[in-house]
Amino acid sequence: MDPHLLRTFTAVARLRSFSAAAVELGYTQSAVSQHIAALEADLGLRLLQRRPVVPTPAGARLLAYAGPILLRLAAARADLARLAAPRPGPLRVGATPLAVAAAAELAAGERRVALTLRVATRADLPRQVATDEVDVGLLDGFAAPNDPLPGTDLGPADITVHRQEPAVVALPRSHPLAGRRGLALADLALARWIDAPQVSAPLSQLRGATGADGFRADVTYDGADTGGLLAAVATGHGLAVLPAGALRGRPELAAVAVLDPRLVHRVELLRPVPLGAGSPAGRDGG
Amino acid sequence: MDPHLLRTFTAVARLRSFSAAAVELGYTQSAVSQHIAALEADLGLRLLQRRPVVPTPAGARLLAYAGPILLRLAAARADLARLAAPRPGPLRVGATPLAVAAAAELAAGERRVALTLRVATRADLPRQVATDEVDVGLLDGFAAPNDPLPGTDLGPADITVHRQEPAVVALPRSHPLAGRRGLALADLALARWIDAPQVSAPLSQLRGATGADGFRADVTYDGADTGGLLAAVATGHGLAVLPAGALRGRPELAAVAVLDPRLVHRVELLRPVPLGAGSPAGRDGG
DNA sequence: CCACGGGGATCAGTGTTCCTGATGCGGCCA
DNA sequence: TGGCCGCATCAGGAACACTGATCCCCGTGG
Repeated sequence: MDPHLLRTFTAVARLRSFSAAAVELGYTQSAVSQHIAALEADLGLRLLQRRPVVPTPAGARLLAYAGPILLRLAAARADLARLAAPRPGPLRVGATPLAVAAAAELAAGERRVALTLRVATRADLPRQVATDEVDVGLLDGFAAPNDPLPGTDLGPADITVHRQEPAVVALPRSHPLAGRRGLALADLALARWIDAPQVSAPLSQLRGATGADGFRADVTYDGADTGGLLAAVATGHGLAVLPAGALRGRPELAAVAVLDPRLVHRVELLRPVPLGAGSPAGRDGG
Repeated sequence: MDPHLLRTFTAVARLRSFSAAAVELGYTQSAVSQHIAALEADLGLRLLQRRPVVPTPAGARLLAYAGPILLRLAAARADLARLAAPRPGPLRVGATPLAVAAAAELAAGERRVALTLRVATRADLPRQVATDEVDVGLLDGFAAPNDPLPGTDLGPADITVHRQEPAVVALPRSHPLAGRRGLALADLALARWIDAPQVSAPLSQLRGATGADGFRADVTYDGADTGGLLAAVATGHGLAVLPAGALRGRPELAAVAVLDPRLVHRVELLRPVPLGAGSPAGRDGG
C-alpha cells in the first residue's frame, strides 16, 4: 500500500497496459510488473486481470480508495510547499462557468494586478485549489441556504460565500406554470428536464434534494455557457434550475422561484488557509 | 511523504516525544529521528519544535492532512482484507448511543445469531466501519430530510436509512413555548441550551443549520444516555434538540416540532459494500 | 497445426534505502 | 557545575527496489 505502488496501479488500470504505464511513470516494465505483484501479494487478492489488462472487482474497489488517497497526498504536498515558498507571479484564479463573472469583481479586491483565469468543472476546481494549480477558486453550486457546497473537503481551506441568490426554475413563457410566484420542485419531477451539470443544478442533485424519483433528462447539455442552455429551455426542450440572475433580460423565459426544497445558488471563494490559528482539520471527522 | 513517515510524525506529535513514539512504533529512537528529519528535508519546513517537542504551525497543518490520509489507507486495507477473507464469528455491531435501540431490531434480520454490540461516538463510528472494527454500524444524527449524515465518506459504503423521525425541541412543561405546535430554531438562538453532542443535535450543527449565532451552551452534557439529558432539561438547565421518540412517556417535558430548518433525526445503517457492481467511488468527487 | 510476435512474469545483480547500535551534544535541574 | 535526559548524528549491515536479460504464455495469421 505504498503510494508509489498505488500510483503505478492506477496508471496500469487507466492505460490498461503494464508497458504503457511503465513508459508514463518512467519505470521499466519489469518494475511495474513487480509493483503490481507486490500489491497483489500484500493484499492477497488479484487486482488486475491480464490479457487483456482489466481491474478485477477487488481492483476496482482499490481504485476507488487510491484516487482520494493520492489526491490528498498531492494536496498535502502542495499546501506545505506553498508554505515553504510562497509563489510569485500573477494571481491564478480558477472558476466554474457560472462563477466566472465573479472573478472580475474578485480581481478588484486583490493586490496583484496581473491575473490568469482558468475555467474548471465543479468536480475539478476544489482539486485545483488543493494541489496549488490555482491560487484561489470560485466554485458555484446549488445547496440549502446554510449547507456547504459538496466536494470541498480535500484539506484545510478557507471558504467564504462570495454571492448567494435564489434558485429558480427556467421555463418557457408559454409554460402553464410560467406565471407562478413559486413552486415545489417535487411537483415537476415528471416534467421534461435538461441536464446541464455545468451551468445548472444537476438532475442527480434535484433527485437527491427532493427525495423524488424522476428528473430524467430528455436532453443533456454539456456546454459551459448559459446562452445555449437558455435557448434550449426557450425552445421547449426542457426545464432547468438556474440562479435567478441568469434569466435577467430574457423576456422569452419565465423564472419561478424554487420554494421547496429550499435551494439557493451560491458562489464560494475557496482559498488555501494561510498559516494562521492552528490546524482547522478538514470536514473529515477523522 | 511516505505513509510510514507520516505515521511516525503523528505518533511523535501526539506523544510529544521521539523516544516514546519509537517505543510505540517498535523502532529505535534513532529511526524516529531520521524519519522526522527526512520529512522536514523533503518538505523544506521545520515540522516539530524540539525541547519541548511541539508541532510548528506547518507541522500542525501536516497533521491535518496526515490523519485522513492514514485513515483512508487503513480503510482501504481493511476493506480489501475483508474481501480476501470474510470474517467468521459473531456479527459485530457498532452503534451511536441514540441508535443502540435499533441494534436489537437489526439482530432479528441477520443470519448470524451471536452478536456483539459496541457503542461509539458519532465521529468514530464511520471509522470503525471503514477499518473493519465492526461489521455494520448504526449511526444517528440530525439532518435535512434528504441530506446525508456527515462523516460517512471514508470509502465505498452501503448506507441505508434505518429509521427517521421528526426532530423536536425538548422543553420543560413550564416553558412559555411548551404549548406550541412547532417553532423555528432561529427564534431560540438566544435561549439557554444544553450541548449534548452524543445524544442530541450538537449546538455547532444548530448554528450551522440556522446560520444564526447563539446556541451557546450553558451546560455541556457528555453522557451517552438520554435519561440524564432529559432530567437536565426538565430541571431547567436548558433546551436540547432530540428525536421525537426520546420524549415519549415523559410527562414532565414538552416536545415541540422543529419546523425550520427542516430537520429530522435519522438512524442510518452503514455497511461495507459487498463485491458487487463495479466501484462506487465514495462521496469524494475525486 | 505451427510459427511468430506482443506483452506480462521472472530472475540475478546492483545501487540505494532504512534500520540498528554507538556516540555526540545541548538543555534542564539539582 | 555536574549529571541526566533526550534528540541528533554517524557508520555499518540488512533489506529493498530498480534495471536488463530472458522466459513464458497466449492470441494471431498463414
